[in-house]
Amino acid sequence: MVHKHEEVMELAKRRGFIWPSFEIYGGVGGFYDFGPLGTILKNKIIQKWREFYVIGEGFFEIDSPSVMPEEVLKASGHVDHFVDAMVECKKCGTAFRTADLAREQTGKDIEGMSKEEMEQFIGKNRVRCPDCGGELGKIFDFNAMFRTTIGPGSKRVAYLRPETAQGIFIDFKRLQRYARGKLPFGVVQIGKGYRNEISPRQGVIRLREFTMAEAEVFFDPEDPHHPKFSNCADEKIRLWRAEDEVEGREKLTEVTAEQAVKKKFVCNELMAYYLVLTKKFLCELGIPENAIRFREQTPGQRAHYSSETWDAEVDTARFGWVEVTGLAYRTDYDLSRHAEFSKEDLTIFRADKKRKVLCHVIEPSYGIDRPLYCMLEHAYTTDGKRKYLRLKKELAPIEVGVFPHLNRDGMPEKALEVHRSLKSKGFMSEYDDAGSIGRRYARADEIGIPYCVTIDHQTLKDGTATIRDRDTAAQVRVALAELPSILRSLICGEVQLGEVGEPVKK
RNA sequence: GCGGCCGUGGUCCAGCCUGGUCGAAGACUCAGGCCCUCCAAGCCUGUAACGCGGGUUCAAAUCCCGCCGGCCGCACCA
Repeated sequence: MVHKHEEVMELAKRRGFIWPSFEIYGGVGGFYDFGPLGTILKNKIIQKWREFYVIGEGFFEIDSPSVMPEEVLKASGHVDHFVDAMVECKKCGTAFRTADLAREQTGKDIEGMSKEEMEQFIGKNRVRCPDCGGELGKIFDFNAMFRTTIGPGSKRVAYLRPETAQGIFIDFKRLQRYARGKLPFGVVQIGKGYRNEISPRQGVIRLREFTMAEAEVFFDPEDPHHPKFSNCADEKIRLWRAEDEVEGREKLTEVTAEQAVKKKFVCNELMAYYLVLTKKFLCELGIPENAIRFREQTPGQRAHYSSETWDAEVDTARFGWVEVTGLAYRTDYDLSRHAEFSKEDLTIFRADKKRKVLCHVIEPSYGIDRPLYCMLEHAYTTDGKRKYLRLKKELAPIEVGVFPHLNRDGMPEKALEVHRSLKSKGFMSEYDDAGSIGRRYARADEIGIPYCVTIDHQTLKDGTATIRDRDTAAQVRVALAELPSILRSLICGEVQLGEVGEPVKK
């Protein structure tokens, strides 16, 4: 259903969720703005993520710079591994990854060779353009990191960070002191990451600048246990294992977290725990469980720092299965590299075990923009003429709409009073008196406002008003005095509409 | 980055081939008003567009070139 994506994006643009960036100057691919509603929604996703990782897991949140000096990314391996050696056909001008062409045409792996060596290899082995058979030109680097310099002059090279994680590893010494030696402990960072994609398409799915929320869980490799593992041991997860993918089988294995560890499908208990936590988080965003799976990256797909990676994928109408979270076992790769390059001791002394430990890391790394799109797509519902966003009520950018039934007899005044009072109690409320009442409900539905309160003649007589449910269009009548507490319970799903007041007959 | 197709108000779209009648039409939306006792009703009024930059021509939305952006295919996606 390609249609759905177009409708969702049209709605997102028209109603202020997502816009192409720099539009009046023609736009730049791979960049999108969040409009007023998109920004609220994005912030609510982040807030929900903090509930999981900062409050629930008790992880420490830090905030470090997006601009990183070259040394950091040399140590992390990104300067070397983020560069692709490209080569262009002299005849037809098509560009290819050099190593891919070499592998296809000679079967040999030249990954890691210098540019000169690659050029020699290509000459010797007569690697040609696979499209037109033309001769290949000079090899050039394409670095997927945005490069810049710090201060005047061009000596101090820096890059925009490709992940927020490095900011955490660099601060490890101070962080472990802050954690007072307890293991495992986790540190999170939420912020922008940057990748200079060669050709970004797929809208907000592949961005050059994107928001990520990453957690680095530091643990003793001899003790990879999570204190709350028993809480999730019975939770089921659907795995697409690398050994199946390598053999070309798209076979899902459904197991409990406990079985996944026992059968060694996943590297350890911590990984299993965070797979479950990720599933729970995505469900909280309103993504149906049957549209979530975990795909293990094959050895060739994995990043340079990872020895095991699971991608949480969400099924979408337009893009198929989309990676929204990557869970990587980074081992001690980052800490040992930074220890080596900075010559700092990054081990921890465990007083209870009387030994030094170089921590290993499990990293759940979430994109924020991608799940936001997935949420919109899954929330988008058409029902005859009616179309609405069935967003999780808690996450809807606007929580309540307040309308005067008619624009006379003091109804607008009363409605404004109710609207202001709801705002003063912390509700994201919107007042609307334009057009017919039906049109206003439709406008509210379209942006997923879960409840609409309508002030009518009876309100003026007895102080009651109607609450209308977005998904069913059903209405109940409640006393204005109770409105805030009722709305609060409705929005967080403690009660159903039918339980809070008298149904309104039509 | 390569090739093909494409780019007209907020949205959808007519016009482009065959330059002038385009001072750019229509529908929806939006805003203001009228009307109205609950799900996009009706009426009136209004705002609002040829992606950007060059060129050809007496004359360009229309033809040509470059750029930007989008879609599709290839490549790329640590």
